[in-house]
Amino acid sequence: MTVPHETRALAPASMPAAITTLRVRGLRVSSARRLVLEALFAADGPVTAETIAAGLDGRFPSSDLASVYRNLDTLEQIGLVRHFHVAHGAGLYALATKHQAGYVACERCGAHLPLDTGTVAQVAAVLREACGYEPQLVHFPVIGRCPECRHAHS
Amino acid sequence: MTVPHETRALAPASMPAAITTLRVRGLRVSSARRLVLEALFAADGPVTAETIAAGLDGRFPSSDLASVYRNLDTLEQIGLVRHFHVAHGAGLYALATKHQAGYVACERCGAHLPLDTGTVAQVAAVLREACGYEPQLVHFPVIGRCPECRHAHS
DNA sequence: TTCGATGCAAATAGTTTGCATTCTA
DNA sequence: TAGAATGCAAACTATTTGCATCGAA
Repeated sequence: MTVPHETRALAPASMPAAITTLRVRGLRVSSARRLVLEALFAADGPVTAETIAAGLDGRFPSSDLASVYRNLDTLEQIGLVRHFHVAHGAGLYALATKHQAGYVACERCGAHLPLDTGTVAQVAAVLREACGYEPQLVHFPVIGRCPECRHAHS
Repeated sequence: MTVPHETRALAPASMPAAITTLRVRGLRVSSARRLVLEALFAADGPVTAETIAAGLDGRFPSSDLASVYRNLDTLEQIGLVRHFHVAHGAGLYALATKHQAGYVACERCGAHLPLDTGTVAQVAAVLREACGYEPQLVHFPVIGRCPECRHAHS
């Protein structure tokens, strides 16, 4: 399957808006696709593909994990979805919003926090000056310890 | 197996020094263990467990991958080794040195660069102020784009 | 002569892919 | 009705674990 390239990060305000985006891109609105979107709208934070496939813990009918992955990938390509990784765990998926400039995640408890544009810009500036690297904190969060886990051993 | 806990990041200057560290910790100096250390000393940068098991591309006799993982883990526990991850790829292992305060890694080409203490402290300060998180850049580098890959599409 | 360490095989988690079938446009 | 998308199974990568055997101290 080939998907028209992402032009910018969209912020799907509602289910109908997301559906429209699909149509505009020439993608079909299948029930599996719709289910993934609904789960993401219903979720209260980033979730794993597995959780979506399980119907968001039973709140939706469960669906095929492989299809969920395929759909998340498609939705990410057209800018409706973002995903990131916390340490060694499974990828976490969420609807793309324009507030997300990046994330920090706790390697111990998995807690993740969005970073505002200013913070991300500051980090980027430090690293650009130090080594010329351009961090991608939206996709690969800074992993560390959250305030609660900070002094925990292991 | 239980290993005495790491006290600080050591910088094994030489193979004999590393061997001594093993002995001091009450760990045995087996041939498999020695081979892992030799490969790390011979490598010109961080390498995967697979590469070590393959004898560093034939420069050493190949060995069992599971044992390599076990030994790398043991060596990391006593502070002789560090490992980190670049995006989705395999873990990269290297001898611990006191210069390593953190890493940046390129998600596209895999290039990784050590960060000096000052840079890491600056990043940590920005994040601590923004959200209270304490980044662990030694173990989980900041992922981004290196200067060469920066303007590449995909 | 112990018990730590090995080597092999099998299990695991997360994700991707092949392919025949189904369903949207 | 064409071809996009699905669902199932199988493959895949990185890593861990069980267990009988081996070998360093």
